Amino acid sequence: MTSVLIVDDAPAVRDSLRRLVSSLPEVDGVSLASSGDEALARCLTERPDLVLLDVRMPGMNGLECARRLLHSDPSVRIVMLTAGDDPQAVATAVANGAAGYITKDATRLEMGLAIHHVGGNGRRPAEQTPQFKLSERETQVLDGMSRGLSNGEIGRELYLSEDTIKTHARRLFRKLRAADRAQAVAVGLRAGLIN
Amino acid sequence: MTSVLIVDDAPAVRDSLRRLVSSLPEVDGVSLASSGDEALARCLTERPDLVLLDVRMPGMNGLECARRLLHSDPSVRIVMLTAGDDPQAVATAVANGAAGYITKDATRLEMGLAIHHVGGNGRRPAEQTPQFKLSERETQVLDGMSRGLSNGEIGRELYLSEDTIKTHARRLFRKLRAADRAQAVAVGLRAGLIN
DNA sequence: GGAGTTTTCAGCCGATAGGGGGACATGAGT
DNA sequence: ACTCATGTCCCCCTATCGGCTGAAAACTCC
Repeated sequence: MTSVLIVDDAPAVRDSLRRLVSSLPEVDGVSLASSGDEALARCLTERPDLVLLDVRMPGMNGLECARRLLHSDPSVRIVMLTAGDDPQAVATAVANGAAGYITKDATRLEMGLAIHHVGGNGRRPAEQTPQFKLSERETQVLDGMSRGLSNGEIGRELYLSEDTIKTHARRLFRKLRAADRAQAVAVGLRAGLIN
Repeated sequence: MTSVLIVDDAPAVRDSLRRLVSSLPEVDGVSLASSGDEALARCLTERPDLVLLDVRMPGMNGLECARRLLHSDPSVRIVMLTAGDDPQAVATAVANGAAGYITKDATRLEMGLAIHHVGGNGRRPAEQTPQFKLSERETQVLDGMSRGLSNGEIGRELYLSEDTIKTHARRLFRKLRAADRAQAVAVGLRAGLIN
C-alpha cells in the first residue's frame, strides 16, 4: 500500500488528482498541500510514500521543493507533475533525485502505472507509522530545548548531568532526523510531540 | 478592556471561572489552559493582559509557572488562584512579581474588583497585538533555522554572507525574546510567523 | 534468558553559535 | 531634517553544540 501527498497550488487540480489517486487500489492515504512549505511540513509529520509535486507553483517552485523534500527525507519518492510546458524543469528534477514525472491530464491507468512503478517498493513494509516516538526523557529534553535552555540548564532542571542530556539530545535528533535543536523543535512541535 | 487567560488543571474550575470572568463588563476575551506549559504557549501567542493562575497543579506548579510567565513577558499581570490552603506559596508568588491573589470561591463582585484593580491599567492601550513582527529577511532566516540549516547554509541559500545571517539572527532573537535558535523556532511556530 | 531500548555517565574533538563591537547604505516615518 | 528599522558586511571572543566512542545498569519484550 501507498500513501500519497499531492502538492499543487490550484485547488481544482488538487481535487481532481485527489479523486483520481484515491480511487487507485494501491493507495490507502491521500493528503493535500497547496504550497511547497506546506508540503515540507506535511511530509515531516505524515511521511507519505510518494509525493505528487507540481513543477510550477508560486513561492517555492517544484524544483526547489523537491530538493528540500529529498534533503529532509532522502527515501521519499517524488513524481513531478507537469502540464507539459517545461520539460527542462522536469528533467532537472529527475536528475536531482525525483523518481519520475507525469502530465496532469494523465488517465487513471497512466496514474496507476506510475504509482505502481514508483511506489511499488514503498517504505511502509520495512518499518513504519509511529515514526516519531520519543521516550519520556527525550521528550523532556526536547521540551527544554523549545524553551531555550542549554543542555546544562536542562540537566540542572532534571537533576541529570549535561553529558546525559547530550546523549538524549543526540538520540532524539536521530529519531526526528533533525540536524540540530532548532529543527528538532520544529519537527516536535509540528508532530505534536511537544506543545 | 482586558483579556484574561485562566490556568487550572481541573476542567470544572476552569469552566466556572470562565463563566464568572466572561460575564464581567471589563473583560473582552477569555481563554483557557490546563497546564503550566500550555499557559506559557498561550501567553506567547495570545498575550493576555491578565493570567488567573492556579497555585497547585500537577506538573509545573503555579509558582514555577508564574516565574516563567514573568520571565517570558515581564509586563503580564498575574493573579494567583488559591483554595486557601497554601498561603505560603501565594506569598512567595506575590513577592516574585504576581500582582495579587484571589480564592477560587470568590464572588463575582470580588472577582470584578480584583480584575479591575489589577488589570485596570492594561497594556493594550500602550502597544499592540502584532507584538512579534519580523522583517522579510528575518522570517527567511527563521525559516531556514526551522529546517535545520546552519547560518552558513542559510546564507548560501539566500546569496548572503554568513555574517549577515548572524546579524539577522541576533536581531530576531531579540524580537522573539529567544535565547537561541531552538527557542526562536518554537516561538515563531507557535506565533504563526513560520509554518 | 537473551535481545533490544532506555537511562545514566564520560572524554575528546572540531564546528558552530551567539554576544560584543563597528561600519555604511537605504528607505520609511516623524 | 532627523531618527529609526532594515539590510549588508566585517572583526573579535568564548560557550556550547553535536559528532565520535565506550560503558554499565535497568527495563521491557518475546
